[in-house]
Amino acid sequence: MTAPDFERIRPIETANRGQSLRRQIYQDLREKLRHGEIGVDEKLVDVDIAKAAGVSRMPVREALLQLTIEGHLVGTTRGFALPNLTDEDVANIFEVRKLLEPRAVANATYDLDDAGLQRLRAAVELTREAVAKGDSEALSEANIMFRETWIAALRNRRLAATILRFADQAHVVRRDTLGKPDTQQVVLDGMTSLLDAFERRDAMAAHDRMVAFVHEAETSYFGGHYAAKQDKQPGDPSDE
Amino acid sequence: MTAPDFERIRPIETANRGQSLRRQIYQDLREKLRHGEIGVDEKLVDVDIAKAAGVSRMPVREALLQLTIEGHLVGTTRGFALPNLTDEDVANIFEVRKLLEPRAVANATYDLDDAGLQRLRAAVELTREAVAKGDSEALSEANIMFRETWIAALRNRRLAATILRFADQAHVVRRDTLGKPDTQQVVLDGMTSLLDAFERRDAMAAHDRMVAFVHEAETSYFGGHYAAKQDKQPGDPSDE
DNA sequence: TCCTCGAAAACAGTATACTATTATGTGTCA
DNA sequence: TGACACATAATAGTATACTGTTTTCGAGGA
Repeated sequence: MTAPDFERIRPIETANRGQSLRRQIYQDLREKLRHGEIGVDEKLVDVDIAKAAGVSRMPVREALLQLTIEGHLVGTTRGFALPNLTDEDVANIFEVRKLLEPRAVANATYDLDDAGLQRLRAAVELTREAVAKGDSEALSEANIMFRETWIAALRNRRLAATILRFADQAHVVRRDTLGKPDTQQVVLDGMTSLLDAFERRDAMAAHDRMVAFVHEAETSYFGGHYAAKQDKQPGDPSDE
Repeated sequence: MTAPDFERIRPIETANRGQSLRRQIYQDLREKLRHGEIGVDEKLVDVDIAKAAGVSRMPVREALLQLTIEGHLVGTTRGFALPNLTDEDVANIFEVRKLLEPRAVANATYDLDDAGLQRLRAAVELTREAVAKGDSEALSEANIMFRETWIAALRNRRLAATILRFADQAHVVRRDTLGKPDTQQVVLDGMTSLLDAFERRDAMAAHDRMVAFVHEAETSYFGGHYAAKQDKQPGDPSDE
């Protein structure tokens, strides 16, 4: 186990905007998870995070529990950590994404406003630059920016929250696939064609291109990937 | 506000099977919610439930938070309560259900074993009797039994958990629709045709019949239902 | 009667302290 | 050297106590 990097947990400023400590800790950790700042061999312990943030255990514990309920962490007897997803887990996540994201992106072509469209263009531009440089870090960031933008536009907030949950759970997929140059080009092409559909507000085109996009991500992941199966994780607590 | 009926919160037996108190409280409340035993005007307060169960506030509080994160409750400044779903909320829930359930039930035709099939038959039989007597209470129970059975069979546990979450959130739908005799017959017909698809292990038939089934539930709800829109609820905490 | 203000109650949120469990290391014996 | 028992530490889980905020309710005045 790598020692957690407490430097990265920022202390809670006293002049918080009325938000609960739990929520602040939650959002901080959620952001770190989304950007891959938590290593797979890192363990998250409430007392350590609490000390770094200058608060007590309880709000931290509740934030960690929330992340566990949402599937972003698993709780063990010795701290919380990233789930060790088996191939079956990843396949299950992809199955749900394939059901939700095509329809959602089609809806988003109606729901997105001009500012959002502008952000999508910027994200694609950043992606183009990242691919040109082979910078998988920047590619990942641009990828997240693109996804967050169209999902944020969705009027159906339940659908949006569910998609974000599942898409972020597949962090191993991003880590394992965004490094390869050929995959990078596929990602760029996919985002470009999605942007085109958004520009034309063509819902069905967006739908079909998202079907292809998610499918390519899945085959890319399972393509050169025949690692030994890990042991099954303890189940999601919400799954009684 | 109706005074909560503490009689219904059963004390935690000392010889529990190693499960955490949080989980026991959670499952108890989850079951009550699923079977409609919590009234819309009832407020759930941690100290009260804790006193009834003979435990401290914390495990109860964490169970209530989990139910809130999952969308089954909303937290207010004065206790937790059922969410007051607007028509838009219900429409959003139906949109997600329409995306997930047809595919899921198709998968279930493969995943279900003989014992499960037997339970489906029993549920349909109970439904038939309930409709004959016009007993909407028994109809609701049979309905839940049917749904729980095929969902429990799903190999994709993430998909199963997500469907259960959304289906159970629509408790207002059940309450508002299962009373009408014509709706009761529609429910019975839908379950019968789904059972038929399961008997023949016909995945596509199950898919198409679930499409029709969910669609009928939606139109039935919005049919005679033009109540005034309620105020918007505070958002789901998981929705940053 | 109705409105305003203030006090008190009810509740969520947070802090601290205690307990139970489990992994880990350490020593002893075969 | 290896296996097994035992002690120790690390950490989740639970209990209790404190704090801050919002609602409720009642008193006093217009």
